[in-house]
Amino acid sequence: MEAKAETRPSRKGIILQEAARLFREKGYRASTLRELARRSGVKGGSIYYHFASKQEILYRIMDETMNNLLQGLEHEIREEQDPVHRLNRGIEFHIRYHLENQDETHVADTELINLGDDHRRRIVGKRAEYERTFSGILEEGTREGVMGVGNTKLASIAVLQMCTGIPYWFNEEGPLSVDEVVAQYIDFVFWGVLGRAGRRESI
Amino acid sequence: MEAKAETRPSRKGIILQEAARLFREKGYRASTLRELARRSGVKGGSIYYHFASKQEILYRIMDETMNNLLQGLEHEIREEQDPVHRLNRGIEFHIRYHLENQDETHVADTELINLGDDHRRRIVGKRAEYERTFSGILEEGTREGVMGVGNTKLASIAVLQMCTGIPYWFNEEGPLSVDEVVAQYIDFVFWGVLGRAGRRESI
DNA sequence: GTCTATAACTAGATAGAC
DNA sequence: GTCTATCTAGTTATAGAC
Repeated sequence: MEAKAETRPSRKGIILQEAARLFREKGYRASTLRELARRSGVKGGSIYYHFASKQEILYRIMDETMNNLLQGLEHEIREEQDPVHRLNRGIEFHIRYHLENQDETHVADTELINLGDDHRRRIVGKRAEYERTFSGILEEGTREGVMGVGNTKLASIAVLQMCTGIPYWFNEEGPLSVDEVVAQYIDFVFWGVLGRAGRRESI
Repeated sequence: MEAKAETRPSRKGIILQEAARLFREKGYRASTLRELARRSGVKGGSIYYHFASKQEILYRIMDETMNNLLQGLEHEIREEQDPVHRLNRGIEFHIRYHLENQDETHVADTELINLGDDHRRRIVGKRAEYERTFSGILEEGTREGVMGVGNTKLASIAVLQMCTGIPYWFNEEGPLSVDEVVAQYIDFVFWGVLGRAGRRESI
């Protein structure tokens, strides 16, 4: 029912998009509905025709983001069998989605604290599910002997945490392209700081 | 002049400590000075005898944290020459400091957005300095050939980001000790998910 | 140094016209 | 579906007594 992230012609969609941008710029609590209304091209009261509360707007942004991540990841790794390739594609998807939807993912990653208990539990559940997909890959790879991870749960959290942080410093006009960032991070995740020296295999 | 983090007998110190805890729990914007006063054992107005504004309290927490990190890191790696050992000790210090000062570091890591321009610039400057120490180590190690990092600036950011995130999921009552977390993360940073299989050297 | 009282303001949310 | 107008509550910060 909801349109894709790219083209949201409806007023409701515009408000969500502007809300993500505003919340990212100032933080949820510091953002006012008056400012959101102004940016969305309506007056303050009109927001409440589309949403029951400010809180609901935040939840919609975060929930849609998590759904996109879960479905996108699943779709991306579905056909791959080899754990190394699955991890490779999973990380690439994660980074690209975060760089292509910076406002929404930033909000989803930082505003958990401002959700009510019920909403927060639902988002946390989806995050846990997303993370389990990655730890499952690391587990499988380690069991098969193509990876060597001591604690797969820890490592999967570490991988996601570092990739999630990319939009914080990435600059479109900077020297690095998205492709290069993806390549560097994947390289680092697989090989660590010691690098390829002395390894017998390559990916 | 300021006492150590552990024992802060002065009222001012108590307020700072409670503020870090409160800001971490609810976020800076959602925290009220009335609540902070209550937790600190004083009435609302009394806060202003010690601090000029709510903003100043936030800045003090973040600035003190950055100073501790900078000095602590410097002290920790001063005597080490080998880049591998320097990185090892640097990461261990970073993780331990974050786990031993969770309230303050969490605030320092998440509330940048709520600082005024001037204050924010100063904190960002110190963060950059801290990060440069790590990228410098990676650069040196790569130049010497004991490490193999493609982009040292990227890798240092990645390392810090994943370690900084540890307090988000770490649980004192959980199955993992601080020592184990440190060991796992250092292992992952050095060797990546592919692990030790096929490597000729060890650290 | 800490208190009480309050000023000055701002935000989320609602009601009802159009 | 959007507007104007407003209610209500809560916030930072200040003033002055003790």
